[in-house]
Amino acid sequence: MASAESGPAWGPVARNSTHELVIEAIEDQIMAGTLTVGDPLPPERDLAARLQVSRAGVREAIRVLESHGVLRSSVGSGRGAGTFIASMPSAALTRLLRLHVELANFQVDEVVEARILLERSSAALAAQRASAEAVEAMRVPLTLMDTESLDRETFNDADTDFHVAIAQAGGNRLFSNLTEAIRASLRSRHLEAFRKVTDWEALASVLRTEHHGIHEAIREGRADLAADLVEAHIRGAASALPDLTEH
Amino acid sequence: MASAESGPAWGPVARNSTHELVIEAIEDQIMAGTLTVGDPLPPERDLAARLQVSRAGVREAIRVLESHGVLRSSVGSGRGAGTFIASMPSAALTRLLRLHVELANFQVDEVVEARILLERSSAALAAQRASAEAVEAMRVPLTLMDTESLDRETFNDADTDFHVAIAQAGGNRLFSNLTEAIRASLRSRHLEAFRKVTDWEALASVLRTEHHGIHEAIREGRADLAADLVEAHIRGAASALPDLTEH
DNA sequence: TTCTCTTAGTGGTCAGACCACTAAGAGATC
DNA sequence: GATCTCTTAGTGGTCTGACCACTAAGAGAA
Repeated sequence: MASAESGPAWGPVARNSTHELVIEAIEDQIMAGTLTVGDPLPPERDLAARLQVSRAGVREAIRVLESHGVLRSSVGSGRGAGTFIASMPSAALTRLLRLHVELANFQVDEVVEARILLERSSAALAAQRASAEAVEAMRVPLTLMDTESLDRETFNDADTDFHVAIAQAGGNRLFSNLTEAIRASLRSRHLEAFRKVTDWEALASVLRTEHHGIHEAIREGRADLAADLVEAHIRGAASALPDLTEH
Repeated sequence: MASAESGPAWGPVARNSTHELVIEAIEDQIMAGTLTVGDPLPPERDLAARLQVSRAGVREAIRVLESHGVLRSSVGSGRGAGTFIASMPSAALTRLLRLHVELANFQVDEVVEARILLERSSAALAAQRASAEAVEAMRVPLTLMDTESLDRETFNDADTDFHVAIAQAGGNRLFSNLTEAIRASLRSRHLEAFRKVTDWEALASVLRTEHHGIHEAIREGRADLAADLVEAHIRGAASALPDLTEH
């Protein structure tokens, strides 16, 4: 970033390919505020003509931005047809994390530590400012998990829903989106680890109790307690599932 | 996620387009461990033929994964030519954050809060386990910022380098990549806010002092102090730059 | 007024061509 | 035999033009 050298200072000349130029053109409009959420892009053919590139180049750019949750395309004609500025960061974050966890770029431990940071804060925030509806929303997955002899996959997904509900109650959308992405990116590992547990009912019982404790702390507005309980819960689960780091 | 309804249970049938099928095919290989970092993909034409799709569809998929930092393509022939599995999450994270901050999907405050969480932990980790070289690496941007009458852009970039160096010293790659992405995604806002500051030298002086304090705490292994100093530093800077949330 | 059907416009997909670049290998030269 | 030069094959990069599938608007009939 910072260059302290003296001399010619040959700045890197952005050697961009066609589709990157198109991406830049679209990003520039977004950065300038000319395009905001919901606005339509010109039809692919028009955009290609205006930018003097082929339609294929435009499509590659659209695909990239689409995968980042920034664009949304629909076929057809009239009202809802065409490509629009969207904002769905969650799926993009999930794919990014999942792939890079798999490529061992991020260790599972590292991701779990990030999860603890985020969910501690979210729990504390939720305790401070969660609305009654938000607290009620947490109760749905909570009671689902109380179901007798629930299969492990459904339990895991309800578990995820509970933690995501807390993050959403906290109000910080970056926190909640990251929380969701982390859970989703570790889902297959979680399921596998759950499957390998011998005394499942014992583990489920512990998790249930801890969940109710967290919920109660949030309901009563005890921020520090909620944060500590969440951390203990995550660390406990991680150590009860040693297979988490394998695959 | 969790569905408690009974009845037909119409599972969502992944209605995928061609390029998504190709993405899945590649992702599956990665998830299965058949493809790991450094491995080559078949040539685009071969892959298209094997998957029974057009080359355009394959290219769109490659472009998406490339933008996620998972693939890397080079033209030519022989050794280094072709498309390879890579792992460069940083640029992808940055683009993702930058765009979604711009689209007001994430508020600047929310991002700053995330930054505080991450950098608190990184500073504490760095204080506990940073190597001598890592501590030395922080010193480079630190001394650069001590330069008299440094222009604000260079100062900002050195500032970024310093904080990223701390995050890297902490050892958690998810933390450091997120830290880098957050700084990069807010860069233009930072520069604009810096430009609007009237008494620049006064602000720079405060930042310099705080940076040295943080560096010293890390060097001396005082984890809690380092974390607190970092948080105070970020909050102080944010309140000294009220224009940060505008654009 | 209501319904039905055509039609234009959109993204989705494909086939085929050519270009730019790179490294390996054939060949010439010393 | 060693070295250099040039051809060549294989790769991604780009473009063109075509056709398909789908949708809503609009023309036309009832």
